[in-house]
Amino acid sequence: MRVKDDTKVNTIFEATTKLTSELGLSRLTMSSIAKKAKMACGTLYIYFDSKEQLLNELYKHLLISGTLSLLPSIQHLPLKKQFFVIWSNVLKFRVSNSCEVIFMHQFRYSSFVSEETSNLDKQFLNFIKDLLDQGKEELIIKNMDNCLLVPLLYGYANTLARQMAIDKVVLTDAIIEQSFHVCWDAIKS
Amino acid sequence: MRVKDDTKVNTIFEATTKLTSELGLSRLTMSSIAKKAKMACGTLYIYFDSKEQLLNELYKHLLISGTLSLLPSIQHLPLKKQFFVIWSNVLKFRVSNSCEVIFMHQFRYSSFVSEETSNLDKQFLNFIKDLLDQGKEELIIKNMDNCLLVPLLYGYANTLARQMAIDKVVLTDAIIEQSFHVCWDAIKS
Amino acid sequence: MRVKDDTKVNTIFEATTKLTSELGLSRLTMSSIAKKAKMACGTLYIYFDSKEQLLNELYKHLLISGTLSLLPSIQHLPLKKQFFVIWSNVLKFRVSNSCEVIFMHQFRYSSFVSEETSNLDKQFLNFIKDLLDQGKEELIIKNMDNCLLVPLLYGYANTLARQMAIDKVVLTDAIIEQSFHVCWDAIKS
Amino acid sequence: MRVKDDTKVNTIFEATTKLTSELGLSRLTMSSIAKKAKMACGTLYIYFDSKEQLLNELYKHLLISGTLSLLPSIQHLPLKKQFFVIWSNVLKFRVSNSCEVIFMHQFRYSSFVSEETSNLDKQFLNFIKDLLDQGKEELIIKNMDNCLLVPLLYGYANTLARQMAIDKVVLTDAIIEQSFHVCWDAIKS
DNA sequence: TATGAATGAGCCTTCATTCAT
DNA sequence: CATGAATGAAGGCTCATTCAT
Repeated sequence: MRVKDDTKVNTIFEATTKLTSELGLSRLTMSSIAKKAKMACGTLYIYFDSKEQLLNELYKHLLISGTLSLLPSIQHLPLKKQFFVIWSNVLKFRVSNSCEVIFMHQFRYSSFVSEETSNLDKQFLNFIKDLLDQGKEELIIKNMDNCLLVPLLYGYANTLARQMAIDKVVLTDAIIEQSFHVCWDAIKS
Repeated sequence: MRVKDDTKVNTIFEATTKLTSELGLSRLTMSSIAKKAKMACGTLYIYFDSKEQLLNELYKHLLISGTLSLLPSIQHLPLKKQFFVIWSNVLKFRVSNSCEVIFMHQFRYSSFVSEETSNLDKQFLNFIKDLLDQGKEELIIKNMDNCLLVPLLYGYANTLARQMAIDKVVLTDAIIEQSFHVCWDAIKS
Repeated sequence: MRVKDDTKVNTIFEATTKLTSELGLSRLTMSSIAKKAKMACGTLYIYFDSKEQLLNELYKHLLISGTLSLLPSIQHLPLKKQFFVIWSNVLKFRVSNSCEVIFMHQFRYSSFVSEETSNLDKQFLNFIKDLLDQGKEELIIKNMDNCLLVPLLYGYANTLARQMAIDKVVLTDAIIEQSFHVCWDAIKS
Repeated sequence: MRVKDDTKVNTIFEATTKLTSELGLSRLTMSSIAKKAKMACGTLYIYFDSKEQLLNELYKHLLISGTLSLLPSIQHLPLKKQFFVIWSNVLKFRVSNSCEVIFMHQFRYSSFVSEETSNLDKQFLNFIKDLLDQGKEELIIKNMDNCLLVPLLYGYANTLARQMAIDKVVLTDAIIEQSFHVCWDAIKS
């Protein structure tokens, strides 16, 4: 991906997420993206090597801007607070970016996912794992294998956000708090 | 006259699940299924009208045999016990049928899902919702909107089972109990 | 074509003409014929070697029973009378056998027509040509190359009959006489 | 950028008519057209939405250029003269475009004909009907239902042209005049 | 850099024919 | 004779990618 024109890349990204949420990943074609982005089919190949790369770049972009970017700034907070901030941010981002969430959801289990993207996904999971390990030491979190705890957080967040995107639910503080309450009860010691 | 062979549908189903878990749904072609099932391409169309129908029938078959079929038999049990039996069975089925789980996971969010299949999915969800409502009346379950509780159970089960399928984890009673414990803490009042 | 069961051959012929007039020759499949004739697909191949042969046999059967069979008996009549009888019979047969006419029409210009069938068609044309030649000698018919006269008779009969089959016109004596009048004026000296 | 080539449609049309006259409509495949036209299979779909559309467009093109286009310019001529001009032009066009005539003939009774094409066909027939009606008022044409007169003109023209195409007859003025003479005698009062 | 016409491998599906029963 | 499940070659069409302009 050449960084020749950032606006164009964004236009392509927006067209891709919108189309995916409208038609589904399986009906997403390069020419439909080009059409939606009001450019020629070949132009896409100036910015991306292939369809696979385009989708992976988009996923990475969304993962970083929607999740990973907010992790570093909260490491000084107490553990439960950290979880709450992450939970709250993840939920807020996802609900206010429903097209993006639908894209991420469809992409995550597709055959397009590259090794590299898969690793990026794990970065976030590792951050969560570290947090959980820390919580176990502080005797706050259930002393249980992470592979039993992580799927709960991950699966709940994804499923909840996706459902809310589909149902077009407006995210209130009450929903954030209640859902976090459920989460926390699940993992707390 | 060659008798219409009932095993053939099963052969097709097995070939389909195996191929999906090997290559992914997007690379699953009718001719690859035929090849894997050691029959001609056209034979598939004797048993199914289309690729879409084949996949939907397979999904329905797996959903019923893996989940729905055990629901009626447990309605006399106390609530928590019912949840445990369902949880335990869902997990057991999924872990011992990893190809099937991967297929179900990929299919569920694909563009192949028919209206009818979607409704069958909702049947199971409704059963869970009824159970939750009953629990709320008994003051055992958190008095919270079902749309906050269901995604937890649904998302956790799917994500956990998928992860275990990928990691080829052997399901022990300890894992079943621990994961159920997590679940129950999440939803209990 | 084995002559094992004449009833069956007729059943097959009827199914074929009906289906062709309902769906068109291009949608006529061997299995649809079998289904309509209430027999198995393979049974058709006991009576006919191939689809091509079936259709050619049917065409020949219709051509003979509807046209050629009545030619020999009228050779003693005066020329104009002969033309009238042929015209009248051709028209009557075709109008009261609209499915058959539609089949013949679609088949005649299809790629199924065999050499042999094509020759049979010419037999009828030759009979007409002989009649025309005779008429020219008697100075009754225009002294003109047959290749200019025959297409008129042939084209008019086919087109008229086909149109009447489509419009479901009831054939009256008046129509027979009027159309013959048109024909005769065209070719008479 | 490669400019969308207007000749390409003509190349496709020529390939299609040639192939149809060589192999018949039923053996006409999109890939055979592409091969004959020396382009890729997919290119056909840049210019036409489907095989059906391609064939209908070609038929319409031939009908308009070969028949309909000359109708408006002759309305000031006396009736018999109009008939002669039409007859003469139709014949000339058809004889010098034998592949096209064979295509039109095969296409006209195929299952590809769209509603729209069918209507275009009727336009020409209506023009002829109007001419006949006018002739009846002038007492020049037989006072007879059009559905008896039109099939003669239509059937004769098609059958004659097709036969001449097959026999590769060279069209002389004598043939035009003689065949018109036959026609006129048929319909004149 | 930008365009979009052109490419062609590959997909789903059909259907004439065969063959085991 | 009769059956109809099984076959597999081919057809229409799609779409990621290339390339001439």
